[in-house]
Amino acid sequence: MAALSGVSVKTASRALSGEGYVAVETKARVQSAADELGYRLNRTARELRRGGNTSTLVGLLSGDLANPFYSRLASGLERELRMHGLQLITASTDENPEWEGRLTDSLLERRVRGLVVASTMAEHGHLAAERRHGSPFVFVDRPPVNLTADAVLLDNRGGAKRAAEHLLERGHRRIGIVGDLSRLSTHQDRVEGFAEAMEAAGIADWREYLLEDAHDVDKAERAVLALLARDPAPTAVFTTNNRITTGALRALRQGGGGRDTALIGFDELDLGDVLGVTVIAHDPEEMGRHAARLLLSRLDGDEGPARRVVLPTRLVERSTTAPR
Amino acid sequence: MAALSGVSVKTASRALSGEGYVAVETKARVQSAADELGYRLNRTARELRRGGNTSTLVGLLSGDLANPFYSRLASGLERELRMHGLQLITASTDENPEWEGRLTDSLLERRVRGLVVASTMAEHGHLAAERRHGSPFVFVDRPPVNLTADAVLLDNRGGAKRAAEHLLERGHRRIGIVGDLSRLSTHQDRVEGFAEAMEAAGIADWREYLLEDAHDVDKAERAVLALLARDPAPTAVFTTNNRITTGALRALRQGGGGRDTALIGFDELDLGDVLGVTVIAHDPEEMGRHAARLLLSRLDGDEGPARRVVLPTRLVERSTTAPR
DNA sequence: GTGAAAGCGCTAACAC
DNA sequence: GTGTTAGCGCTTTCAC
Repeated sequence: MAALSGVSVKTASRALSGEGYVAVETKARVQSAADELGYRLNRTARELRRGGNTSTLVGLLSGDLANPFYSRLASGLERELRMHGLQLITASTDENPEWEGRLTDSLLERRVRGLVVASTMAEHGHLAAERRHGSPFVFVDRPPVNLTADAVLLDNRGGAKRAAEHLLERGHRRIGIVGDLSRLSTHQDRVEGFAEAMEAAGIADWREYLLEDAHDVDKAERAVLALLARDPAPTAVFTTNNRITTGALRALRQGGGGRDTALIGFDELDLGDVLGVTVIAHDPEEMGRHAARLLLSRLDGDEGPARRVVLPTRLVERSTTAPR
Repeated sequence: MAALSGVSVKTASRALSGEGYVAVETKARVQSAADELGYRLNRTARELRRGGNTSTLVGLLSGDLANPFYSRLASGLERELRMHGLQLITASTDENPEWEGRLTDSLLERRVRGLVVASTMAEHGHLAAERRHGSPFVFVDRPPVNLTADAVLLDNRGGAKRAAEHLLERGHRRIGIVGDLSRLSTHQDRVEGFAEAMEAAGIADWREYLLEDAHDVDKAERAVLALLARDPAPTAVFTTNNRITTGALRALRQGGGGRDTALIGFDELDLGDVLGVTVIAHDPEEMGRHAARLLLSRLDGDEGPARRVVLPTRLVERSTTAPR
């Protein structure tokens, strides 16, 4: 104990934690003793003693950090939290509901101050008890089901509808749509928005060209190739997220009839401007910042009803949908 | 306390922590009482009592998660750690040494089990005392200075040399090089490797076309435009990381004389294959996995001398350096 | 300005 | 199988 080098127990605490009420000289003595011993305050013990809500940890549960959507979300979230003295602890679920459950438990056991979750679960009723006693939740990207909680979502339906309309305006009628895991609400919303525009245009059989569950780049590439091999082939493709768009670009690059196929993707791409890919863009960092702000206001004592923020998307027109 | 609902104190602990030696019936009773009360074990308290090294947290300090290099590193690291029951806590330094110091302290106060750091500091001697008593460090991407510690690095020099050689083989003599913050060792190594190849080819004045400190995409774009405006302009450009390459692609796309300029970049790009950008590629996830393994072996009691893993890079030839 | 004692929630050690 | 006691490292009282 650093106390040995100085002359006390509690005084050391006062000196090192900057509580004040310590003689300047004493403080200096304790400080140097601590440095020498390589001693460091134990924040864990402090938080335990202080009781209640003193942890400075906020958990993030998301699919996979290697996906730029999640990593940009995490980046925006972390920056905003850090400005308020909070730290981010991340856990990847790989879109596996079972893991998500386990990781949620683990974070709650750690008494995180709050939880931000891009959930892959079908249902969140089991968290109701938790929410009453425990830390606030903020859902991002996908809304809570059977649970009232704050959420920051995208205008998936509107964005997808706009994508379809854009293609329809360009004269396309046979439009392929390649989607992610069909159980995800984001996927369903995007398909719905697409359907709305297609049906409004009198195209009832759009499902002919619907391919789902293309969860990674490889699957997406194969799905798009399969679509292009149809007879008649679609003249345009809508891909419902960044990875699927990547797969589609790989497929289209392979030539064949693909070169002429129009493409529009949901989510901005890192090099979307250079590649000239038309996209439905939005701002993942902004989503993270919003989530942080909602959480912070709850930590600040806001007991109001659950809030739902819906972030807009915008069409960024580039060459993959330019008139041929 | 859940003990009230059941009939004990320690027994509850035994039941909930799965220690065993509890009657099946008792266990069930405690369990359901806990569920009702929304009670949850406090892992923080447990770790405190257990003392020593029982935390399951591993810290990662890196530049910015929004950069795919770091997020892929984090992803690889997290996956490997998770398989061994460890969780990742991330902190972004934004390449600010002062923040890195503060964040390091904060993680150590939290008694993380180990620390993985892509350091932006010039010097790490101050961590020597820490290392003796505390948790192991693993340096990634950039080596420790004045400190002996495990490290996972890239073959920066070799990769950059290969890049220059590739351009020289294609007949280029005036080759621009645009680099990141000049104080970073990765930058310096890459410039050195480049210089080696250039000087071996008898090009002594390569520094004429060296531009440094292009730390973000915008700065890189402007740097490349400035380079192209020179007279005589370089016929090829080597960009020393992913963001700079992105900036360069934006600059080259703007036409002018740029269209003909050859380009090779360090780091793979998300859509590098689709865009046809020649790169010096490597595997950030693999770097994360290696770091995790080094850390795990230290936690496992390995007291051997510090190890240094150098990961290879490879040239991926695509159209931006194809003969015109 | 400083110290002594008690206790945060848990578990190791030793009872019973 | 279960309960008791003590103590992890800190901070909160309340003294001095």
